Amino acid sequence: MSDTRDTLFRYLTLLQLIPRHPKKMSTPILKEKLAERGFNIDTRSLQRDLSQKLSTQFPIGCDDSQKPYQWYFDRDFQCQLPALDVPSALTLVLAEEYLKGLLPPVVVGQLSPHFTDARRLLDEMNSNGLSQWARKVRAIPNGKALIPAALNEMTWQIVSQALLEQKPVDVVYLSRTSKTKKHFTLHPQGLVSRHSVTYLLATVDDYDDIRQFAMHRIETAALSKATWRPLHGFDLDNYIAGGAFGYLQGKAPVTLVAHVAPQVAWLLSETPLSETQRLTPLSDSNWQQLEAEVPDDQQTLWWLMAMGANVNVLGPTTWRETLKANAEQVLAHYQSTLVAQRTY
Amino acid sequence: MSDTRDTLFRYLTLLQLIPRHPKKMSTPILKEKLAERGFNIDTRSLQRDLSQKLSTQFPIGCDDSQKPYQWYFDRDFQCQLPALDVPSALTLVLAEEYLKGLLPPVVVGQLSPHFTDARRLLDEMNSNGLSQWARKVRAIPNGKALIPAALNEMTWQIVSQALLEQKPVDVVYLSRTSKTKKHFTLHPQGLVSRHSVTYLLATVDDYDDIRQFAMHRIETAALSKATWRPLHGFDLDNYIAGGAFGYLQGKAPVTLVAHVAPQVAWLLSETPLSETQRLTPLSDSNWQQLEAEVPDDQQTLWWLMAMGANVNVLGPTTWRETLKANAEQVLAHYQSTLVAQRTY
DNA sequence: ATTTATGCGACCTACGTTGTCGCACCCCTA
DNA sequence: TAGGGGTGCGACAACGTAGGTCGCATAAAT
Repeated sequence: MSDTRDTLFRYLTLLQLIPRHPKKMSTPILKEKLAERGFNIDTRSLQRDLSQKLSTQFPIGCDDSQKPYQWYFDRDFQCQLPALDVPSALTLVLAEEYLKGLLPPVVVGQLSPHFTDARRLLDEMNSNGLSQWARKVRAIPNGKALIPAALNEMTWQIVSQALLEQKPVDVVYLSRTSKTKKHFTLHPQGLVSRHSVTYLLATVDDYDDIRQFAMHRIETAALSKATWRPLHGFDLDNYIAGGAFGYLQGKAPVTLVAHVAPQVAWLLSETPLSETQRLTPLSDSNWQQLEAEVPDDQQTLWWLMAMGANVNVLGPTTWRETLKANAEQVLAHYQSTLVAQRTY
Repeated sequence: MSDTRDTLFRYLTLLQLIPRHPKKMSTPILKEKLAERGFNIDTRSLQRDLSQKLSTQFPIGCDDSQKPYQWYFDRDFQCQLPALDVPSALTLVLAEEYLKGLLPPVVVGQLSPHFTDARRLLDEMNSNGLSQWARKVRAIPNGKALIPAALNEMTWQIVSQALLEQKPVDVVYLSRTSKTKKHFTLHPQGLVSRHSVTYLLATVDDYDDIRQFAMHRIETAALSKATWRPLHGFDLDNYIAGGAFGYLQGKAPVTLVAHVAPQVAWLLSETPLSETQRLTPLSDSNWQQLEAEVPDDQQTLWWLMAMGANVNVLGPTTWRETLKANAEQVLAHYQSTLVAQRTY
């Protein structure tokens, strides 16, 4: 098949087979993979391609300490086809700013070649006036940015691989409660990134119940030799909606009715709470009446709490009562600890 | 220079010059750019490269309705060197889930080839059992996800280009207050993405003061013929810290002292408020004492408000008073509108 | 010590690459 | 309507190179 198809295309395929630095691939394996894709060439040709053509034109390294030479791309090299354009590069910079506060450094680090690529492009554009662009773009995250939990690079790579390839992993897990290290064989069923903590959902050993494992508390991970035990009938969305992450969520959306202060109304007119939101001016002030179909979840409630005195929730009644009760408790706090207050 | 350097490399360079679909590039321009990079080849060779070699092997299109043919890559084509690996692909999927709630669809759309590339890779991996992975990964955003304001694709492209290349733009802007369309010539100085709204910071016409323009209210944008008027001494970070986006921020960080409920303590032990955070158990309950250096900004205050009765702020005193005052106002709301409540 | 696997220099041939030329076409202008 | 510049494209010949084959060197494994 594919005859003596274009060399260019073979080179491209070859380049795509060579992994990025921490990994590497030996010449015979490359030859094999190339053959799989229809390029049946002599070993000698492959050797020539690698050592004479590609490695002179690309940042490709070779580990020649052992005999089947191992080839790899430089860690930070990145090349796109088609090349990045300016708007995309700018988007990447914005994306990075947001993601830095949302995902563990190691995970964002997986994408760092892309980000550096974008920055390099922007740098080259404004070579006059050293990297002006860096001072021109900012992302202000929505909520308070907590510091993402640090996690191990190997852990991320192995666990993500295991999750997708449906393989069990042996882990050493630092239990939060007992502070002891435990060995488990996990059968990964899902991955949830909540706020800045990433959780692996998995069954343990021979049990059938799903448990959560914070990725950053996995000390070591390795693909297991145990056989994969599939778990039927598990649905991630149901699991989350069931409140597994502290976000108990009613099935049905509710209709939020509230009076909102002008500045909140302004915010909501820009970024609605939901598709169905309605804002109508109130006659007796410059507050507005808000009506919107919103999910019945903790997030929305927190958002309302954060707005504080700038919203006055009229319905649903349960929310109103929750907010009222909360305010009472807060007041109670601040009255009972009047003495303590003085010390600060 | 570079003699009759490798053809392969010339092909690669050529491929990088060809833009993605909405844009296109004509043969003579390609020849020129190629020459800039040291590839002095005959026009004929370039034509052959394009029409016989590249366009048969790559998803490259050609607009031959006019005579200088225009070449472009298919809109959704994406090729990475080195190729995406599994962990990176998974990271991209997570990143997309987060960004969808943070950036306007059009902006995220700029990166969609990357995301589809990642999904394609994952799809191919688990060809058995149709795209299992899609049901295995979720991102739960930090705060309440407001719906990002929609904005025009052309606007994003032109404005981002103008910002980086320091060129003015002519815009038709739909003013929020007056609901009338106005024509401005803007001199872009910065771009801020706050929550889900993206603002362009620019000086207008001949004035020297910075104003904010919500990107989604820019109806049309075009590079202007006016001459660029630089604005000296503008610092984006100072501007933001000055409270321009409702986040008034004290220069110095403050020391937050609070008692926090067990579930909050748990959250903070996973994702600290700051590098310096300290959590110490309280003797008389299972609450804990929190001490942390945090920025003196609105975000942190909102976060504290969202925690409601689960935190008891002891210091700084100003925050404590603010929270107390807020709770009192909320209560006042809910007592004064008791009648209204009944109607829901 | 022998075997096997790999890298590499050398050689040769077929084929791919590329400059040149000529022709056709389209658009613009005189 | 004629002419000229810009562009695409087929054909051809000369050159260069890609790639198979062979032989040898090296290193690890048996």
